Amino acid sequence: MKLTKRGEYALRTLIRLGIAKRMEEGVISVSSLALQEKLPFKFLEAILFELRGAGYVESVRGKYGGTRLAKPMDSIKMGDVVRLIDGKLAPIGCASETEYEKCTCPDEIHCGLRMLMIDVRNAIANILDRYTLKDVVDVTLRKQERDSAANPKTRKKRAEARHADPADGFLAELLGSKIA
Amino acid sequence: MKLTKRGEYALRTLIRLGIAKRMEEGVISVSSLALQEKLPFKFLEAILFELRGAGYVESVRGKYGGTRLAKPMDSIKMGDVVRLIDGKLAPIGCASETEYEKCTCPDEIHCGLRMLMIDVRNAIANILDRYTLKDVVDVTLRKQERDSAANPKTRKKRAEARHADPADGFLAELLGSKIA
DNA sequence: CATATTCATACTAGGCAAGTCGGAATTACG
DNA sequence: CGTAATTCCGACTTGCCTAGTATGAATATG
Repeated sequence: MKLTKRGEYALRTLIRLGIAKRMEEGVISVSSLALQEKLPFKFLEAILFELRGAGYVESVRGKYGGTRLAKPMDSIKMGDVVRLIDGKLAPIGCASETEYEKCTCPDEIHCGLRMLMIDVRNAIANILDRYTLKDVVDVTLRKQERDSAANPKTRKKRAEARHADPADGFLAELLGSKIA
Repeated sequence: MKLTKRGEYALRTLIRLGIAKRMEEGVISVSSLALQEKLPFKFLEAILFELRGAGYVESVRGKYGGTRLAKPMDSIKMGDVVRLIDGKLAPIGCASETEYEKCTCPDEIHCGLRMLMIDVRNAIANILDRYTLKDVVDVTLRKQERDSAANPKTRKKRAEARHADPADGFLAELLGSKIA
């Protein structure tokens, strides 16, 4: 169930470029991006090349050149980026909506594994296809601001017992604010 | 976001063994399992070896030997089997609850990608760690029975337009019955 | 022209997925 | 006992994919 490094770097970079757009930073060179995000320069260059081919980013060549987002952030669905770089969201082919492939099992319609994986696929898609780069950038900036504003003493972490606490997730930050 | 063939085969085989237990079929040989599930014999043998090592199945050696489940089905969480064979559920290490690893990003706490992936991870775990082999076997058998009982003419599929329709999933079958 | 940058392709090292092979050990049956 | 069926178990193969690197051309600034 994993995202490749290529996919991870692509998404991190798009988020970074989204923040840049908010800040009106203009284009950013590959070397700056690589440095800031601590990514291998040449590898990132190749990834940006691919993102450019797909129309997500555009670049300015020559000295003082660089890369920026090429489309409105709310038109970039996270799921589509993952599909571009890493392929289908579904754990197995026979549970994929966009890249279905028949599996070897004797009766696909009554295959328990397929039924289960259809739900897993939809659980993933319900997040990645629902939210856009805009949502992620908004939430990222909001969390950054809130945490830098708060008194560092009062927001002491509870020992960071969990690593995947839903309270630390995207949805908590997104929906938490809608309630408030 | 994919499950390996090894993982797929392991789960399919466990489901098959779960059905066998329900039917009181006793042990099943690797060759039978391979034939029925259309899996490569030697590969399946290796997978069963691993499942046995982890205590999920037990085997009877010699002629007329074979494999059966070694534990109660409701004690076998689907997520744990996936973890055994394929590793963590989370798409990236920094969003894993069980196999966390630090990532290279400058500020993990405020990393938008990590926030998002925490939710993806939890969406997956909410299914795979909630439901057990028992649930999957129950649902599989129920769907099989219902579809073989129904009049084949009335349950004509609507052209199978989608491949990951939630209505064809595990949860629909499971929860659909609870309502009825 | 020097320098900074993207564009584009080709290449590589290593790992891992998906299997296969071969034989030893175990058990049932005649 | 001998043979057939079966699991056990490590070693091996094959090929693709991941995660990069290398090299140089093209482009723009000053």
